[in-house]
Amino acid sequence: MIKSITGTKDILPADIAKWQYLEELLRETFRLFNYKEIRTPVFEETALFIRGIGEETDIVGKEMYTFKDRSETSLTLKPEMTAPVVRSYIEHSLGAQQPLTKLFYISPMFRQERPQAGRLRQFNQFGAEAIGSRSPLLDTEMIQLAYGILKSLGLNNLTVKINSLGTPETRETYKKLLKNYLEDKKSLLSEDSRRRFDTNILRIFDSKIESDQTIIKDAPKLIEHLDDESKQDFEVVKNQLSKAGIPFQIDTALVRGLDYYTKLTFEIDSGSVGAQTALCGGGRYDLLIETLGGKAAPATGFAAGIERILLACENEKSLNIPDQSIDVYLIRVDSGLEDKIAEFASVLRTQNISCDYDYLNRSVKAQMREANKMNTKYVLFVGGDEYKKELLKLKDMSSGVEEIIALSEFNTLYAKLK
RNA sequence: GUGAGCGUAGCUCAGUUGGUUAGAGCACCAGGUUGUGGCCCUGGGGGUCGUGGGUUCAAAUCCCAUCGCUCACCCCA
Repeated sequence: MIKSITGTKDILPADIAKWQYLEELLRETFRLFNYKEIRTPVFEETALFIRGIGEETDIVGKEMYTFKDRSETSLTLKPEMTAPVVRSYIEHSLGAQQPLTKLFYISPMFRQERPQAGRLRQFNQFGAEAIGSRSPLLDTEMIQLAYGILKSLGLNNLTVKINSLGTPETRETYKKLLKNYLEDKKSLLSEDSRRRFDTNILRIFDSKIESDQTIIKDAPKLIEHLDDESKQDFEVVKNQLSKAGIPFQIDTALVRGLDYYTKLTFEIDSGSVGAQTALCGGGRYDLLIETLGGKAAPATGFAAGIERILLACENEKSLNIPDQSIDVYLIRVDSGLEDKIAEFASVLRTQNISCDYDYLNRSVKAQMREANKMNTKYVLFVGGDEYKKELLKLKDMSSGVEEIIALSEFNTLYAKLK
């Protein structure tokens, strides 16, 4: 038997209702905040991600689905959406048409990792990007958007974490400071952290190894060495979040594994998904547009994992979405009326009444069981003595009440069945 | 890439120290005096016990290999 690829999942009809519910909620929320949807191809030139995300990141280093097409171009299935959105923004000069561009997306992403709870190789993210303003109000807006959506889904076990990485300049001077501090302790660090010492020193804060943590505990904190602008912006975000009633904590270790972040970074964690707690992450990336060859523009954004969110909803039992059912099921009381039933069904459908009937020549009892199983509101009996007298019988499935309808008054059904 | 656990019916699982035609519940199908559902009752279909090899008179059960799934590490959504 051919099975789906490791780390990929079918979304079956039984589960589709909550996906559609979530997608509707997203479109409505983004409309309220005036974000326009963008859709980009699933694959891009590999160079886009290497330059955008950063060569030293785990994503680029070991997680990308990269392959060559027949013309030997190296392509990569998108592992995240910010780089493609920025590529599109630059390619189509979206910034020339308006000074601020607010975009959202819902799209599959691909990363070749070992699957576990809340982690797949093909997974879906939604997210937003606002390009063209350095206002910290937009950073706050990202958190409000994401947090609001999660709360709307009934999620409770949430933690909002924020941090500021400062401007590139302050980050560079801080890195020197940190390097000085760690220089003589370097030999005490773990192998990973020693490697990071040279490649991406900030990530040492991410280390979960205890000995690393004790060393890093007393290191100078980036947040205490911010430039004035970053400091002020961070204050604005904190104030706005408080005013919006969004609880948050400052996490100075929140560095994030993508190179493009500057100033504010944030993450929303859930305690309801297993070891992979991050439902959502984002932050400001004031350098990326220029890095990818566009005219320098400040920007901020976030991405959220749909499977993780739905998993959290599942575990918190926060969503209660009824299955879709049809308005009416047509029941063939005696054989020979198949064509007539099909005709009735098409008439009802043109009237926007959803209906179905039995195609398997089953007994009336079996048809009734079927109707009951699909939780239909009404059944319409076609056949028997009534039909000979040009009458139909309509039954309300929840009350069990039946009524007779004259064939000549078939159109009175339309209002009744809706 | 590393580690641990698990693969028996569509699903959730039983299966005793290896021993007859491998079971249950749910789901599915058909009936319960031929025109109606939910509850209940009766019956039925469905399994090369993940796959391949080995040990044995005999393997779902023991051994080896292999594939897959799950969870965790790493990192991230």
